[in-house]
Amino acid sequence: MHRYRSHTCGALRESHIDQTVRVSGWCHRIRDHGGLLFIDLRDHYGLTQCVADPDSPAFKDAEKLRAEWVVKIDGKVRRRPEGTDNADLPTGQVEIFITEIEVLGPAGELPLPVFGEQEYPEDIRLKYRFLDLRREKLHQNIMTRGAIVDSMRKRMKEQGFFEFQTPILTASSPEGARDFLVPSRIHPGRFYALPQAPQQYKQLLMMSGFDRYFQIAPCFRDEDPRADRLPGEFYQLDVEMSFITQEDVFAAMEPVITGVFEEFAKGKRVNSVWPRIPFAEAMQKYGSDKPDLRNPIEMQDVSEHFRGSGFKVFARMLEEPRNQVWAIPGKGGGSRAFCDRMNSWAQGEGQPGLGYIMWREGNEGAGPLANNIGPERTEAIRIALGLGAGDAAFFVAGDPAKFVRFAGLARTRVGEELNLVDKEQFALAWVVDFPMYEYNEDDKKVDFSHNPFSMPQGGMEALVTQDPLNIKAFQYDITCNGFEIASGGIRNHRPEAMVKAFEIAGYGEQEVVDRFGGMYRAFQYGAPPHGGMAAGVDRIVMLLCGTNNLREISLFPMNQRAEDLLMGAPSEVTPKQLRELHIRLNLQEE
RNA sequence: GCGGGAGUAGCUCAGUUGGUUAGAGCGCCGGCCUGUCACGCCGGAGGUCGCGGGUUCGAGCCCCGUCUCUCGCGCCA
Repeated sequence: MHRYRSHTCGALRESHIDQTVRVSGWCHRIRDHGGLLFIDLRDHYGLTQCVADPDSPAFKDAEKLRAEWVVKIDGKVRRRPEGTDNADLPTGQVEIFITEIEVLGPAGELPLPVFGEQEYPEDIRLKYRFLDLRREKLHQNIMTRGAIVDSMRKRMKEQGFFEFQTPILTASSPEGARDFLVPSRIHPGRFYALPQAPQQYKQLLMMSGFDRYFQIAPCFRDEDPRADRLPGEFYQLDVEMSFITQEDVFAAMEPVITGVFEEFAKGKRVNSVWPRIPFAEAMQKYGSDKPDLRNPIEMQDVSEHFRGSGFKVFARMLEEPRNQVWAIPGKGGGSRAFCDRMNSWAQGEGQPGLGYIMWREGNEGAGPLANNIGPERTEAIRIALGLGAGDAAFFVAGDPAKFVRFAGLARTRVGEELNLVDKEQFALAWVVDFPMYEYNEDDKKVDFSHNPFSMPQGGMEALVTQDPLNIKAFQYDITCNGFEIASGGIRNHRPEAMVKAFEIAGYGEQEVVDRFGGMYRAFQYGAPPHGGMAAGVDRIVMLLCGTNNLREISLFPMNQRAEDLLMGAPSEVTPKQLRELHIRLNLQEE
């Protein structure tokens, strides 16, 4: 017999009855009836009920056990008495009659119960992550995560991609996110940086002729987190291909992502035909560059219906040419109570309010706006939005650049409140044609709006002849249920175009050489046209696990202040370590 | 860096208008219990009400500050 177990806690069935077995695991739940004692013994594989009564030589030992003690149990498998089967357990037809118990690892009183589905404070969960990870939901999520990554690898390889490992210690670049720095011992005063993404490496691999690259790549960014953005580090399914157009990237990646979603969707629908939504259209219709397409609401510019109307607030605003009025149609929202609720929600969001029109029986418009603009305009709006009796529309007015964010929130809110969002699906889509540049109001200059390595649509000619703010890039995202789950582009592989692109954003050629020297050099010696994308592994797992927080799918996440409460990172280091790294601390006094 | 929410027993929470000795469930300790699977019953221990200051005859509750957790904004080209 093996030292610790002959079977796992998920293995025993009726066919094992009368066998002498040995199992090891955690005491999940103990039910002590005095003359009869049950232990639900748990391991990674399942739960097995073990029983002792005073006839068992181990009865006295069994009475001493507590929750989460690790024990080895010897015993005999027997059928459960008539009527006491547990249909919820695969092992529920049998139990082990205990003959011997060995305590392998006792446990103190638990700061975090393993049993049950209750929610617990984040700091305790992180400090005692090993207990949290024993809990069923989180344990399952972690296993799902592994299976999803396996599936991604398999599907990428089937598409002819090969996995490469790029360096973790690399060079810092001042643009983009804040870098994590690693001081050099050999070179005083110099630092490595952890990669924000293997962007330059994967492009260099294309110039090295490897043709189809992928990697489940760790990425590091020293930026403050969000619920859908982990602090510090995260994983990407990083992809790059040579001799391709945007269409080829789409054709390669759609089946991979769709396939992964279908495999793990647990019955939710997944669309295999992906809409392609231009960035500008996404902003106008959905108020977001990562629209949740489960929500059927599409906003419309209804400025014409308010221009010169009796609703002076909007009419006056529209005298400024860049201002617009957008409508958010709300099917079934035509009640005073709902419209008032939306209005006070908007005020809570810092807005002056949220104008609305309701349509009553006979498609008669109601509410202050309707009264002010009159029946003809009200009817025109109703027809434009395709609404009818019992529906409502909400209106946002001003400079779209300023209100678009709020309009998107309001669209989401209306959809959620009116139950228009179909939760039983994953709605995947491409968002395409991102602008190459945007105007930075603070610095009064033109910035890259996304990836500076993207190919501008129209190439060098567009860079030279067009207003930079009108140039679109071969730059695209994948959106799913309101999350950006991937981002990519066709790269700018011509050195002169790259220099020009950076020049527009205010960088001289020497700066480009200094900061992206390796890539700039590679561009001089035969660079193939190439492009790719990177998908957020963590976000995809999060969606497929049905949670909305990345900590629920991560083994040992850091807290919001980027601390690992279990390992105690970041930590102070010894003076000797600092000396070797030529570092002297200069901390602010308390 | 800024804003919202939270912080009361080991854990989850309640705590009225500022007023007696701050409560419940789970867990823990002790007792009873031979078919439970959230076992049941009886009893017990367990509190710096995050911390500091203030107002008040009196503060878990009101005010100021501060810390922690979290959500969001900034940030993430």
